[in-house]
Amino acid sequence: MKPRRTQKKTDQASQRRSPCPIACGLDLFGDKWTMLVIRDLALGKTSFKDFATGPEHIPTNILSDRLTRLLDHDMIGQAPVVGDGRRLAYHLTPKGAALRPVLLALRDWGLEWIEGTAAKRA
Amino acid sequence: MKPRRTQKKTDQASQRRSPCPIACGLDLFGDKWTMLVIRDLALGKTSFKDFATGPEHIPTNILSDRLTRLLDHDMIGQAPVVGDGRRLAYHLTPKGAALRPVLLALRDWGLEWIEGTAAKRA
DNA sequence: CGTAATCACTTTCAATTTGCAAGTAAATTA
DNA sequence: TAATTTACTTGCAAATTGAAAGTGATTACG
Repeated sequence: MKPRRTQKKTDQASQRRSPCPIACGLDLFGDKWTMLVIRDLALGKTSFKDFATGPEHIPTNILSDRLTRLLDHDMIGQAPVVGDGRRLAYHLTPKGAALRPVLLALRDWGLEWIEGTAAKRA
Repeated sequence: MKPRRTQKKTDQASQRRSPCPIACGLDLFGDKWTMLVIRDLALGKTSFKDFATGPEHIPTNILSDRLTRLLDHDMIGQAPVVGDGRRLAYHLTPKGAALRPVLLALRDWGLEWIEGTAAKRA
C-alpha cells in the first residue's frame, strides 16, 4: 500500500530523538560542515564551486550530501543562473535565512573565546 | 625534546580548518551531542547519569568523550559533590556559559521552524 | 558481614560516516 | 575540436558512532 503524503510528517516526528527544538535542529545541521554552507550562503556565495573552494576545503561528496539535505528540508533553494544555464545558484529560503541569529551567536562566541579567530564583516 | 607549553596554542591554531570563528566553534561542538550536554548543564543537570538518562539517550561512551573534550577546552568544570564523594558535579565555566545565546538562538529557530517541538521554559 | 545497587565510566565491535582522490557528464571557451 | 569549467558521483581506507556488556569504586540493605 502506498503511504499517504500526510504520514510523512508523523514519520519524521516519530523518529526524532526528542521533542527538544535544539535536538531536532542538531539532527539537521549538527555536524562540522552544514553551518559553514549556511554561513557561505549568508555571505553571498551561491555556487557549488564557491562552497567547495572555501578556506575549509569541504570534500565535494560531503558538500553534495549537505546541499541535498538542506534542499530536502527547505532550508535552501536552487535555480539555474539566468544567462548561464550550466551554473546553479543556491539561495537561503526563509527557513534557512532564519538561522542568521544562530550564525551571529556562533560568530560572537568564537571571536570572544577562541584566540586568533577573525570574521569578515558584521 | 619536551615541547614547550607556549607551543600548544600555536599547534592548535595551526591545525584549524580556517580562522573563521564559526568553523573553529564547530570543531569543538559541531556534532549531534555536545550542545545537548551544554543545554542540560544550562538547565541545571550536573551528573553523568543526569545526562545519560535524558530523553535523547546519548550513548555513555560518547558522553564520556564529549565531557572530556569540554573539560579539555575549559568549557565545563568538574568537582566532587560535597557530602557524597562518589558523585561528580559538572558545571559550565564562563566560556561554556557564554554559549547561552547560541542555545537560545537554536531553541528559537527550532520552535519556529520544526513542527512539534517544545521547550521547557524561557 | 555479605549482597545488591548506584555511579561513572571503559571496552568491544559492527555499522555508519568521513574525506581523499579519481572519475563522469554536460556545457562553454579557445 | 580540444581544453576547460561546473557540478557532481564513485571507490575505498580510515575514523567515528552507538548498542551492549563489563569494570571498579563506593554506598545501602538485610
